[in-house]
Amino acid sequence: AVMILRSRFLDARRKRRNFSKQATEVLNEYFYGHLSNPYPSEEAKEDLARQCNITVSQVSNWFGNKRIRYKKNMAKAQEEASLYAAKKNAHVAL
Amino acid sequence: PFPSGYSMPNLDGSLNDGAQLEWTSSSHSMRKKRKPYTKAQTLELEKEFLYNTYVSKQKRWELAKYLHLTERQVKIWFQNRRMKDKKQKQRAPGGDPTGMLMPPG
DNA sequence: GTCATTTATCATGC
DNA sequence: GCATGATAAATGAC
Repeated sequence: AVMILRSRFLDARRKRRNFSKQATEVLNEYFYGHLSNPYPSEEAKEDLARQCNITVSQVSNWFGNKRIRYKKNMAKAQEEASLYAAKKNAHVAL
Repeated sequence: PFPSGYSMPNLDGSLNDGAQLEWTSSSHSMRKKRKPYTKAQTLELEKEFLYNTYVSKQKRWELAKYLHLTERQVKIWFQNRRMKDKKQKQRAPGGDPTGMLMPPG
């Protein structure tokens, strides 16, 4: 019983909170902006962490999940990719 | 033939902007599927980790035999456990070493 | 050995 | 009911 309670407390950090819409937007822009190599450097992770107001570990978690889930369903992700690709091109067009 | 857990590399070249995206291809052919350990296994490993975060070859062999794991699994478990320990101490510098405090609320 | 990953699983949000 | 963030096995670079 004690162990169960302790494990509950240890996993308390696992209580999840969704990132803000702005944070997800920043992360997605970087991901689809670097789709050929979506592996941000340590410095880039720190920048993203500051912009999104999250930790570097959370940035790493996000990219890890994003990469595996992107290639798990490439077809579905194409829409999202096109969306951010268009957004990127829109900036260039200015 | 291929083992059950084998996943075929995705060689789909039909991407929108012509990029091949090498990183989407699974580099290693056969990867062992991740299998969570039982409560009893984790409990014994944690117990041993309290005494020494580094396990000797002899102790590693004993644990593997007793817990029905390979020596490689025991070795890797301690490696991952040390990384976990480091992260927890980074998160709370000078804080509680047990990492068992209640979250605020 | 460390350490950034991949992958499956877990726990929660909604 | 899945989407999403965090964690637990497992691999590989170095």
